[in-house]
Amino acid sequence: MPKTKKPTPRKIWKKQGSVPAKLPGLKEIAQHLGLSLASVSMVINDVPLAQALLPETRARILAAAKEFNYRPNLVARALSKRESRTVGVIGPESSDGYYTRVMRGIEEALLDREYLYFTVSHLSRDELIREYPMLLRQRAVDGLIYVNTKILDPPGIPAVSISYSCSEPGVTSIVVDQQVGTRLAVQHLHHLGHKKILFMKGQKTCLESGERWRLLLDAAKEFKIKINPELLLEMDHNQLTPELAFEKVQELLKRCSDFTAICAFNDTSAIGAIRALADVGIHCPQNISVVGFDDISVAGFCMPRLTTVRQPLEEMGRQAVECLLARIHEPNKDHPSKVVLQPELIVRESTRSMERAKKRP
Amino acid sequence: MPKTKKPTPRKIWKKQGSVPAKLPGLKEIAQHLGLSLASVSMVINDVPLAQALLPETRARILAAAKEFNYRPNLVARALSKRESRTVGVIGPESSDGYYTRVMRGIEEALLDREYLYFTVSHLSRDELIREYPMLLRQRAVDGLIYVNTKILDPPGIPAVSISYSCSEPGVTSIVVDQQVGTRLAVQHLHHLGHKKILFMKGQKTCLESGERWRLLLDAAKEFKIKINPELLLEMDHNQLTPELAFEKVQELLKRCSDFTAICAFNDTSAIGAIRALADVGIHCPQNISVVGFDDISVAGFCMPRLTTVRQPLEEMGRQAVECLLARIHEPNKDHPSKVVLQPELIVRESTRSMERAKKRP
DNA sequence: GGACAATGCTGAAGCGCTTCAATAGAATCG
DNA sequence: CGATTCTATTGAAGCGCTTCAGCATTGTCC
Repeated sequence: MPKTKKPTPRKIWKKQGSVPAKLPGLKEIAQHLGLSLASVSMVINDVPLAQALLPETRARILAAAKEFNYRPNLVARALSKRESRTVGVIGPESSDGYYTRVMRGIEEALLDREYLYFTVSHLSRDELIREYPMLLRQRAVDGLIYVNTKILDPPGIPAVSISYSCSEPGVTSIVVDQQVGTRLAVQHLHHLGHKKILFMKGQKTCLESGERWRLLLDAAKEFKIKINPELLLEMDHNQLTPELAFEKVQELLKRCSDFTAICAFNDTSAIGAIRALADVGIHCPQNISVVGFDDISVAGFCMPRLTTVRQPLEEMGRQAVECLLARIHEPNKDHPSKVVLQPELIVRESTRSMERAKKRP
Repeated sequence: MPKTKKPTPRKIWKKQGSVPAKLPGLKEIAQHLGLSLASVSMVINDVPLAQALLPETRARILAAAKEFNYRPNLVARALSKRESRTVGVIGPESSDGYYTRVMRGIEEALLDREYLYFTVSHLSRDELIREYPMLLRQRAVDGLIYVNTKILDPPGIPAVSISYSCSEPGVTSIVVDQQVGTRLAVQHLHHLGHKKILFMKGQKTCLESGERWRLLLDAAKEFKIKINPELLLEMDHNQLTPELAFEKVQELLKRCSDFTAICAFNDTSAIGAIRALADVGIHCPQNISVVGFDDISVAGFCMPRLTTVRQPLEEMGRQAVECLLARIHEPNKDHPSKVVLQPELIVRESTRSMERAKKRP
C-alpha cells in the first residue's frame, strides 16, 4: 500500500459562542401546571397509578409535555430505574466485511427496541478484553454483546456471544454451524475434482480458527483429500484487509505452487489470495479455484465473483439482540445457551471444475 | 445477489440463573473506612480539596478503592457533573468502505480520551435525521458528530460535521478539498488521453454529490472535456454496496458504450462499474479506465487494483473528535468553522493511457 | 489566655427522575 | 352526624455521585 504523507489541515476560523441549551425537565412542567413532580412523571410514564388521576389532569399534563416538547433525561431515569436501555458491544475492530454486516443486524434490532449501544474495539489485546466489560458496566449497560471475542471473566450481567461458542454460564452463543460450512466448502471443491488444496488457518486471535481448522481436517478426511503441510497457511495477525492473505500467499508462492484450489479463511483473505496469484500469472478461476467464507457485500461484484460460504451475519446480530433482551427482561427464565444458524454455499465464479481448468503459464 | 432462505435457528436450552452482581459504591468504601462519602469521592477524583486530607487518610482511601476494585458509576457521575463523556455519532448507515474508515478514526480518538460513543443510522430519512439528535441529547451526550449528514436543526450542543460543509453556526465541518480531488481524477484521465468519459453523479442523499458534480463540470471544462449528457449516470439510492452502480452501468450499456473512461463516484461504485463492464466483455484497464474515490481497504487488492483519489478518512474522524472535544471543553473559545484536508491521487492499475488501450471486442 | 488561623474532615444539597406511603378532602354510610 | 371509604394528589426518599460551606479540634501568637 502506498505510503501517504499526512496532509496538514487548513483551518478557517470564525467567531461564535454556543451555549448548550438546557432542555425542559419535569420540574418546569410541574411548576407550570401547579402540580407535583410525581404526578407529571407518572402520567408521562403511563404507570398504572396514573389512572388514579383525573382524566382532565392527565390531559393537561400530556398537553404541557407536548407543548414543552418534553424529553425525559434518560441518564437520570437510568440512575433511578437501574436500567439504562443501553448495551455494550465488544468486538475486535471495526473493519469491512464480517463486522459491518454483524453490526447492521445488531443496530437495527436494538434501535427497534429503543436501545442504544456503545461499541469498543479491543484489537485482540487481552488486557482490553478484560478491561472493556468493566468499562461498559461503569456506564451501567444492561447487557453485553461479545462479537468474536473471548470471554475472559464472567460478565456479571446478561450477555451473548456472537461467533464464539463459549461455555460461560449465563451467556448465549450465537454461532453458525461451522461443521456444515466447512464441509460445504470442501465438498464443493471435491466435487469439482480438486485434490491439491491450499488451506488457510485463521490467526489465533480469531476465535473460530481453532474449531474451523479441526472441522476442515475432518472434512478433508471425509473426502479423502490429503492435507499437505506445505499447503497450510496460518494467518498471524488480524486480517481486516486483504493485505495479510496477500502477503502470505505471495510468500508461499516462492516456495511452492502445487495446488489447484484454495479454501480461504474468509472472503477478505480470498480476495488477497486471488490478487497475489494473479500477480504471478495464476488466474482465478482459469488456473485456480478459490472459495471464501462470509459472503461480504463485495463478494458478488469483485473479479471474479466469489464462490463462498454465506454466514447469515445480520441475522446473527438480530438474534443476539433478541436473546440479550430476553435475558435482560426475564433474568430468571431459562435461556438457550446456544443458537446455531445454518450457512449456505453460494456458487459464483471463483471456482471451476478441474477439467475446465487451463494449464498454467 | 442470490436470494437466501432464512434458516431456522436451532436452540439448545440450558438452565442457569445469573443475578447481575452489584458493584461496590462509594458508600461501601466510606462505611468500611469510617469516613464520609465526601472524603472518599474527593480523593478518588483527586480534586484540589483532597490535598487538605491527611496523606495517610488519602492512602487508606486509595488502598480501599483498590481493594474493593472500585469503579465509579459513570451514570451517576454524569448526572451530577452534567458531563457524560459520551458523544453521539449520526451517520447514514454502517457499510463497508467509507464509513468503516471514518468510524475507526473516530473510535480510536475517542477511546484515547476515555470517551464512549453511541452510533445511530438514519438511512437518509429526514424524520430520523431530525429525531436522532434529540434522542442522543436525552442520553446527555456531550457532543454530536454528523457523518455525511445534513444538519436540519441547530444541534444545541457542540457538534462537528464530517464530509458535509455546513453553515450552521457553532459546528465545525471536517471536509476534504473536493475541488482538488475532482481535479486530480479528471486531470489524470486527461493526461492519459481520455476524452470520452462517463461521469457518475452521487445520489441526492449523499451530501457531497452536489458540490462534487459542480466541480466535476469545472474540471471537465478546464481540460476541455466535453460532458455528454448521455454519459452521465445519476445514482438514486445509497450505494452501500457495488450493486447500485453495477445495475446502473449495466442499464446504460444497453443504450451506449461510447466512452473510454469512467470517473466513478467512489470506489464501491467503481467496483460495481468494472464488474458490469467485464460482464459484456469490456475489460478494465485494457478497454477502459476507471478512477475511484476514497481508497477503501479493498481498493489496493481487487482486480484490477483501483486508481483512486484517496481521502484521509481516519484522519478526518480523528480531527472531528479533536475539534469536538475542544468545543466541549472550551465552549467560549473561538473554534474553526471548517477544517479542510487534502486528497491524494493513488495511481494503480485501473487506468491506462489511451494509446495502450486495446480495441474493444 | 483569649483571639485567630490552620487543619482535617463532614453534612447536606443537588443532579433529574421514579416510586410509594401518606394525606387532605369529598363522598358514602349506618 | 361522626365514622369510614374513596379519590386525587403529593411529599419525601432514593438512585450514586460531586461539591462546598461549615464545623470541630488543635496550634499559633502577642
